[in-house]
Amino acid sequence: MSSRALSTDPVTAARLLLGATLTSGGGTTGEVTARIVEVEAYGGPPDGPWPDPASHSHRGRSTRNAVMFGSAGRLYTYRSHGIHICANISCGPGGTAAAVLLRAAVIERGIGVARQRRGALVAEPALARGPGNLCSALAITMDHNGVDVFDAASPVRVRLADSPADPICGPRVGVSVAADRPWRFWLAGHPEVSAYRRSPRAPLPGVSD
DNA sequence: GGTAAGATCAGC
DNA sequence: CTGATCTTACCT
Repeated sequence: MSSRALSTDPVTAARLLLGATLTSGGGTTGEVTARIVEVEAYGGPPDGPWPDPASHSHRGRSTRNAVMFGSAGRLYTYRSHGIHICANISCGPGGTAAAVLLRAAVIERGIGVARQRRGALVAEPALARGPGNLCSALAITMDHNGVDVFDAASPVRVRLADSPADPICGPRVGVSVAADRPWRFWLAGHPEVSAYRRSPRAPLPGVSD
């Protein structure tokens, strides 16, 4: 029951998910396993324990973000800019909104399958760099929204690392509010980690949320 | 029922 | 720096 470990605040959950392995597919579909090396924490509504104006759940529960309000250890997928799919792992106790966005991973098994999905020209460290690319390489789709990643029968599965990671933290990428909050975490020395680019819509640095 | 905006990526 | 392209949320 590793999901119990994620039944905590999103920052703690983010550190637990760093270094964890993510596996998708198996059987007839190509299986790909990747080690998570970059994540971002997202909180919830203003009246909850982790207010976060940058979170999809900040304005309360909706059809799209319902998984964030559910129990920990479920996959929350959403479509970004009409084209890309991004994947989060829900955390916090049931009824409380929080999740961890998966931003980058090192492909450890199934590189051939991943490259087939991403294109032959893509460099190896870039196969699962960026949340949209990560989902593309692992063939994570909107059909996977809500699946239990700690269920061995799920199409997408997570196995937490034995020892907790010692991550570096910094501001989240691409968010237009609370842009200075250091809720992005990554493991040092990985070329898979995406470069930081502040959202063009974010206010100048130093403006608090 | 219409529309604006978005936790992105690839290609000029 | 821009275009692609679609879902959601929040109006009227």
